[in-house]
Amino acid sequence: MTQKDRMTPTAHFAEKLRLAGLRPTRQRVAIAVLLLDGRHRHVTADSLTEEITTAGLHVSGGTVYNTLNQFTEAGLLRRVRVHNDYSLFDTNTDHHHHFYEAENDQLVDIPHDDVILAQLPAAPDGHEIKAVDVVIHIQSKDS
Amino acid sequence: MTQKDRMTPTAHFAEKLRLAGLRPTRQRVAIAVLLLDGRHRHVTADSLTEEITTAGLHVSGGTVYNTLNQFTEAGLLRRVRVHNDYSLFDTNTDHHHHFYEAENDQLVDIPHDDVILAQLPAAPDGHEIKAVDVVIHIQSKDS
DNA sequence: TATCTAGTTTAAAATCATTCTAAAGAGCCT
DNA sequence: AGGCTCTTTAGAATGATTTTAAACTAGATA
Repeated sequence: MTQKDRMTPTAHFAEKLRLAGLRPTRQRVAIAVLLLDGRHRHVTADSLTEEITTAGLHVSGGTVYNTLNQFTEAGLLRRVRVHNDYSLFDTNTDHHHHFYEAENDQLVDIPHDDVILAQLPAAPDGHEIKAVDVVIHIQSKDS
Repeated sequence: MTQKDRMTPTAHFAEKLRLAGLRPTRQRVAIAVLLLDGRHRHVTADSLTEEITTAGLHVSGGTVYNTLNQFTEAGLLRRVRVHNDYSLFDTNTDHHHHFYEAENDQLVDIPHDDVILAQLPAAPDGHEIKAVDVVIHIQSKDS
């Protein structure tokens, strides 16, 4: 039996936040419980706020934005860039890519091995590669 | 000597717009002269407005946005998605990819052949691939 | 346990890119 | 020239996100 097994869910997420350098406040833990449970999904500030409300909780708008940014900064979430209408956050921080269908604003994960980048350019002088994002824009065949 | 050679620059761009299905208004031609001259660069609504002003012209803000959207729709420009602060437009509509340095908000073209996608996933049922965007996020080594 | 302090949260205002509006203007066909 | 439709315009509206300044709290210390 590991330490983790003995912890309450809340304590587990509080610990996770502490390890990420974030003070485990009531609001951050509540959001961690919702987003960092291992399920892979995509959320927006808006959809997350809805979830929080549905859970019978309340977190102010500013804090939802701050928390999403802090989690992303800490590597607990990943920001996906597909348009500039609003930000999307991916709970899957593993290296993977996306399909994006603009018509329905649908974002779909692409399994890791389904994209093979056989060759990448060297980063410009004095720079290093931080991440490689592949977005495959798709549309329904009859549109 | 081709027809194109005999045309004034303005007439040349007016023709280009007509072929793209856009009525060649004074504003659209002015913007085409600035953006569609074959030079490869990245502009924003803001930087374009500045260029227009520098050229001693005036085009209203709404029209700058409309024109950038229409040119993109018509395939004369390409929208590049790297963040969600504001839209970037690429005057190079050929298939190519980008380096993006967040720190200085710098976008740099990657030569066509420097990225090799050896394998792509099939589009989800009933869908087809419209475009593949590869963005390589970079940062300076000492940051 | 009471106290302290830096870090957080809050509601509301501010910001800012982009879109919308309704009226005035301009291609372009006849 | 006349007329019809598409465009442009300035300004208002929108909407996601950030900022503000005051109230609050986690966690360390006494």
